[in-house]
Amino acid sequence: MLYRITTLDSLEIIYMLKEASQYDAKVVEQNIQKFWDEIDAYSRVRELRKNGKKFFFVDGPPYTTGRIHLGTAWNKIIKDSVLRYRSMSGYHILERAGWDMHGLPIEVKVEEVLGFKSKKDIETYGVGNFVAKCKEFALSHRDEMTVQFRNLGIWLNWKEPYMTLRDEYIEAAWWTLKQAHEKKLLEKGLRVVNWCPRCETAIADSEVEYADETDPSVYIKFPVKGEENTYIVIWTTTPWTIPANIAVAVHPSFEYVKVRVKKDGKEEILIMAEQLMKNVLKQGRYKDHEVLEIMLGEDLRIEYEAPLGEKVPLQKEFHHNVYLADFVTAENTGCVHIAPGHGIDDFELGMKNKLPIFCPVGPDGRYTEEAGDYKGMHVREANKVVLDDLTENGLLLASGKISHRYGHCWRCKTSIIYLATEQWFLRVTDIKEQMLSEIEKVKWYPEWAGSARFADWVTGSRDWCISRQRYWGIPIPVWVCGSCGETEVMGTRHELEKRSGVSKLPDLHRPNVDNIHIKCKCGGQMSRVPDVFDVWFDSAVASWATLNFPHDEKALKDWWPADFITEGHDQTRGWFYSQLGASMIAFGKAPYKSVLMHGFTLDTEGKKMSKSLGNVVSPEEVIAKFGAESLRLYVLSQNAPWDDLKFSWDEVGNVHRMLNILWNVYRFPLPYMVLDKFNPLEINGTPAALRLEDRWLLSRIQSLIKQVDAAMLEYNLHKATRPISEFILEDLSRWYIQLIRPRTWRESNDPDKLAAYYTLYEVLVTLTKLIAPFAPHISEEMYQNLVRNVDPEAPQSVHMCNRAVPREDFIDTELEKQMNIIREIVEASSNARQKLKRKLRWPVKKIVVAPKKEDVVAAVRNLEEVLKEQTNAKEIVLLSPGETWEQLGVEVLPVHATLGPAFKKEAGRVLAELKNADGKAIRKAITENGSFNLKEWTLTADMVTFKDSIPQEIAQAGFSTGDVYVDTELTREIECEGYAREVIRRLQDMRKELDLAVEEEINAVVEIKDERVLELVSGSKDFISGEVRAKSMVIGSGIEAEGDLVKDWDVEDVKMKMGIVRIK
RNA sequence: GGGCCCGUAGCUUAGCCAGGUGGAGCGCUCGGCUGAUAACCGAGAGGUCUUGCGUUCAAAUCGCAACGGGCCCA
Repeated sequence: MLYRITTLDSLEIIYMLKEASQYDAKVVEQNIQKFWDEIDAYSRVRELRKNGKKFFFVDGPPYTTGRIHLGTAWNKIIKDSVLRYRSMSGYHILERAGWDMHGLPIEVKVEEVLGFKSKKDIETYGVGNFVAKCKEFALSHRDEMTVQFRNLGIWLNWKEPYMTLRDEYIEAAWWTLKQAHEKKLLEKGLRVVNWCPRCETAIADSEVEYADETDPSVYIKFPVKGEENTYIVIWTTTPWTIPANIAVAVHPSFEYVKVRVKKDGKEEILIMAEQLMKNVLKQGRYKDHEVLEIMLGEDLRIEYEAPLGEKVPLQKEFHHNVYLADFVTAENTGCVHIAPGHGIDDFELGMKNKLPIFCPVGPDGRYTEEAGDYKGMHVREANKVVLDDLTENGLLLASGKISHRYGHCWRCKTSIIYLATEQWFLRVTDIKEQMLSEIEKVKWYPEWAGSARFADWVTGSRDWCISRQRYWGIPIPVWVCGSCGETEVMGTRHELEKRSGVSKLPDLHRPNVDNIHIKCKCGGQMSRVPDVFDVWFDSAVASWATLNFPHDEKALKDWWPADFITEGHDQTRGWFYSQLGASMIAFGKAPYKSVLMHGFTLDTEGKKMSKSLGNVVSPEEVIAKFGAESLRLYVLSQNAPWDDLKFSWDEVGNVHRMLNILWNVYRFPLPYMVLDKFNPLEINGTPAALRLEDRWLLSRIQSLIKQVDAAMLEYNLHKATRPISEFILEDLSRWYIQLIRPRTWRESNDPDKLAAYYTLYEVLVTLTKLIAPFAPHISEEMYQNLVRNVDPEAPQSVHMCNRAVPREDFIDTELEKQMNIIREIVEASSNARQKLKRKLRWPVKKIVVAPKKEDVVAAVRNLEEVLKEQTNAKEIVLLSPGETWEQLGVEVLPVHATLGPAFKKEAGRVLAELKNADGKAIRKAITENGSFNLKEWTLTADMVTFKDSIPQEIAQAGFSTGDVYVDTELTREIECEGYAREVIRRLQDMRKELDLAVEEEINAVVEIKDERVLELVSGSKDFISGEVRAKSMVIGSGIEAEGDLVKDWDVEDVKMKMGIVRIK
């Protein structure tokens, strides 16, 4: 990596700058990553800061599914940049890469590989074998993903990551559950849960994925008891739940009607919400109707018969009544079918009114014995059968289809059902208030992520169902006594071994812990609850599991809680929440002090990237095309972190272009510096010969450092990185490099040139440190050459350096302002030149600056040389603010509306005279007296307006605080120089074509037929020879141009022929 | 249906918190430069600031509503 040259005679290592080739991101990145590995840069950087202030970061663990996507890349890039910045700021950082490795997603993948269809297949295969496969899958995918992250230049502790499948990690989860048990926040209970009938397990709210689905939309009549032909009408999309119907809910303050209707000659009385009657009658195709009675929901006392009592005998034992509920909405019929075993609201209504929680469906999605005739049928097939049965009973009022959002299992995509089952819960609702007050103590970026979004989610959260009836997960460490029902929670492996007498467990997964029994106080035998944890509980304990708590209590004391975490906004309901919940249970406080919530990556249209839409862009594709550095800076600078990022190849390309320019800026001075054997170590202090433009650049970068620091304080990564790009493009490349070109091209080693070297060197080195957190590769590459190649004592890596700190002695805000004005004037003058098509290569006689403000005067005075050079002007004329340039004429414009009425018939003559009048004199008179005399007439101020008239050879352009006039009049001197520069430009072009080195000399012949131009050019022979390094030069008309390269040129319609010869 | 966020030139965006003549980059058109050169620079065209209503002397900016997009929830 180091550019060291070993000289043969001395065998000494000579440290010196080396030239650089063109920017190839892939080469740079691969070399740098290899270099880091070789010197173990990551570990050494952490070691270097071990006495610094502690900064604890917890990596939100990605799920080990195999490939990372753009969003995961963005997430890790933010983390890496923040941590690198903190590290360079002196912080002692603790962070371990994390991996989320348990749970259904992996089980489902492994089931796919093994061709399994149900839990029975797994049981037959053997739980132990299955778990081993899952483990293998998780570990191999972790390895693949690690490589992908490292290719992005992400520095996390990859050697000692925290993994949820490790025993230490499992113990952290166990310990946490024990806390919940001791604080009476763990409970077992009957609850309606989201259930996946394929995976045969409860799934968390957060595991439910909503997607459009077409379902039946049916209106059903429930026969009212004791009233002939009278029915209460309900609506449902899940006919399969009708066999479990227990009640109907109505809204207490809605009005309900009893209405007599007729269809096919038959009369019926229907009950429904008044405002929805029209809809229901239309659905049922009833023609006539007669409202018999209107009453409030709260007055509706009705008992009805089970609609499928014949098929489900158990139903005959229940009473079916109408109950009041606020959740009833004015949609469909206003009467809601209630099956407490199959709906969340239903369940709660059932509990409140002590209704039976009737759930005749088993874990496999098939009806149980309780469902009578339906026993054994899968609910998926039941909809049609139930509807047929209802039709037969004459209870189906209408039947159609509806497309709506419905929940699906997030992994296998099966439609979920709701089942009342026995599950284990964390009573999060009991500690909700404390959670909300903890949220306020956390610093959120942006602020609304906590105060609005997260607080809102926590407010609406329910108790957390943590049990899953699966295999690959952390076993729930709860043992229940078969005799007395007592429960005990094992907090550690040691505790389990001690209580059970079993030792040397191979690991803490199923099935190893399944058949361990514990003796109960009552003498009975305790067995483990067969469930595993919801996988969200795994990552919930990450902040202390990563510290090896409960085994390492000191680490917890030293580091916990986390100083910072950052994840996408989907984690509001996920990791932000699960961590807070678990931490409140375990320690009574939030596990993090600050949270940066970032956005999602979307496609160019602003749509989600998904495989089915085919719009997915992978990080690898981007790296292949532009390199990791471009991707890094793109995601950091494109958006505010919390906004969603619409991916755009063009914009990544722009970032790459910026990096290429940075590289060219870095590369540009190297050949000169190498040639001059420039050694920055030999410069002590600041050179006295600094020009104003040098001081300006040195000041600019200090201001830039301040800007970056201010932005990073608030994790505004976009506001940190954008000014850096702007500095590189505007200040460095487009301005400073252009300013110093003539100086670097100078032969001698004069102080003026050294000052430019010094400035550029100082700024580039500072810049490498400034951009290192965001662009770790290119900065390292530049650093290795600029610093390490000249100073073996310097830190070995740029990432071992201290953060760039602004040097107050370099700051000169006044100069920065003045330079901005000069740049504006230069721009205006090139604008003006363009109007008269005068190339920049041709000097102009003079440039007149007409300022509107005093500070322009100061700027022009101070930076006149810069202005002169950049505008290629022989002279700068500076006027006072408000002064009009005397060479401007004044044109008098008559105001017809006032002249006409004032002079009537004579107006025509007045106008004619005005045309020939002396504008300047008239304006002077008007300004001084308010009127003037023209022949026999007196004209007043309202009769004329004035306009500056610009002479033909003058070009004008404005800037924000003034005007610029460019005098393009050609003189002999200017033509001489103009043509000379045309010739130089073409000879340089030919040198380039011959691929000559900078210092190589040539002989040149220039043939010009035009006598006048020949004479002009001949006068500049010495000047031309010097510029193109010609040892001999012949300029003439009757000569033959010859050499290694001969070319014909057309210079402003003048034919020239040039030949050059390389001098060996 | 609810919560939060976003909507500015063909594209990507700054400005919004703290109201006062909307700035960039890309692309396009025209021009310039030429020892950073498979680069670079300038100019021009391009805007109902999603829409509507309101507050105000004044609204891209503040408020309300609608529409479109995202995340989360029902």
